[in-house]
Amino acid sequence: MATGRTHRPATRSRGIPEATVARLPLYLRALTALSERSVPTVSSEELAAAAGVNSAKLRKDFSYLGSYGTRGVGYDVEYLVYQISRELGLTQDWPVVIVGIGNLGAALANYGGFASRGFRVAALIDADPGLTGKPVAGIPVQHTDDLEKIIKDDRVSIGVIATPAGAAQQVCDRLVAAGVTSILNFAPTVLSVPDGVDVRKVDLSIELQILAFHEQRKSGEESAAGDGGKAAAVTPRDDADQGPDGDVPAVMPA
Amino acid sequence: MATGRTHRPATRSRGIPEATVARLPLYLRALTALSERSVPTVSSEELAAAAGVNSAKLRKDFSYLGSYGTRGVGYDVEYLVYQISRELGLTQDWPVVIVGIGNLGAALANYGGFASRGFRVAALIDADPGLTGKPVAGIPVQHTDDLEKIIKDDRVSIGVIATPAGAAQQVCDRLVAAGVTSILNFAPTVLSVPDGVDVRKVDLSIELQILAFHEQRKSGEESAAGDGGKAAAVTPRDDADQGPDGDVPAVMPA
DNA sequence: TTTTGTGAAGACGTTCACAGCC
DNA sequence: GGCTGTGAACGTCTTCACAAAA
Repeated sequence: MATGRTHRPATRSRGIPEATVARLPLYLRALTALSERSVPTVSSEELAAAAGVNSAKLRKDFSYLGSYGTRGVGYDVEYLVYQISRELGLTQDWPVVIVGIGNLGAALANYGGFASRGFRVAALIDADPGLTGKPVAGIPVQHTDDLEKIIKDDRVSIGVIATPAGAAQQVCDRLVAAGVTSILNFAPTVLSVPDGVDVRKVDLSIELQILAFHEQRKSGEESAAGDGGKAAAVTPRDDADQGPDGDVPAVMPA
Repeated sequence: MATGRTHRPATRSRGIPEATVARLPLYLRALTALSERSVPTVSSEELAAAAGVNSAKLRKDFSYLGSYGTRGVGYDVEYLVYQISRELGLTQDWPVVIVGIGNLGAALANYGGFASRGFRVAALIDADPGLTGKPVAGIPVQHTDDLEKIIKDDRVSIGVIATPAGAAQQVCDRLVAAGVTSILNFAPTVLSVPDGVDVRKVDLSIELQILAFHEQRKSGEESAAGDGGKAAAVTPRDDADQGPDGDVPAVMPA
């Protein structure tokens, strides 16, 4: 998503579809689990089940990376782990800063999935002087005043914003000015960024609203108000991959 | 996810495309902000800018809901807020339980976007007896042993899983058995659920990995081992509005 | 045989561009 | 004139189904 590719060079471009990129982490996680159990090879069917997708999709996805499987056998687990990691850029170290160390920021700092995937929490930053110096997940929180210096000294290119909505755009602007080119935004705001900067947003309230929409159609296909009839069975959107989308609402007028 | 489902497009008559449903919360948030500023009407162009999408998409989205605009004028803000809220099912109260009260669970419990949108935190549940009774966000944490009773007594249909990965499937099974039919999963696991149960997943580490992928192609490109060279220029991005494209992100306060 | 890799078909989503109404 | 609502064009993603390889 965020990155929209401009045109499609089509010929000989190594472009991997965005939908495929979004699933690679899923495959990687399933493969890592197999690797830990020392499973040597896996078929598209098995791996697809573990990742929660269907096998045709998985094979098509892998076909964009190259031909890493063996017909009649399946895929070599270790080899695939390496290839996907490389494709995602996880074979290198990515220093990340987390700005806004409230409950969410602390949860992110403590999240093990980061470190294990090539991400390194380079710094925790918060505007509250009372937090400065206090360790969270073993890392001392630094004050916002030092944001630019931290980004530059550590050559941080990925920033996570976990501040309240009101501070998000300002923090974003400072991160970008200091050199950050990828942002993961947890604040309920649409961020403006210059071209070349990637933003992904995670919004929990939006996810809940989407669930509510489907939940609403489950109970009672009748009743309800408004529109004409809309008979429809349960809408199964079970798809494994989540797709975050959306934003968060603010207040609701009664 | 989980099991490869039968794909039932369902949606025959009045079905709203999933992509549209995922954007409705975005529009709602932008509209709510306008409503608070007492703006009476808004054009598709203005609203689209506020929501971070383009106007053609917004108009098409609204066309699935009905014809709520006025040509030459725009949309009535209050009326649209109501229509979208109704469509999303936010005009009713949705009790929600959060299972797993670590930093993340606490962050969710404290999240204001919940209550303000028709969602009510009916209970906080954790397996740690040490937490039982302790208030988080003003709500006393209850023990996992009482999960079934809580779900049934409060007629909870939406559950949020914020436990470690290892406990997620088990918690999921219990929630479903007790009557929950929509689950928001924060644990890095693929959940198996029976038909009719909806699962959405939010995975922090996956979002970062996707960013890393794009970040990797920004900084010069050097051939890696393997295939022929694949020099590629920096991808300039198209859309003016920062828009995540496949997914939409959004929110959360610290 | 088993299972991959992939053209081709189809479903879905986005954008265009303009007719229609204010 | 301004702006919505929408058919049609276009692009992307998913699924099918089978030839090719081990």
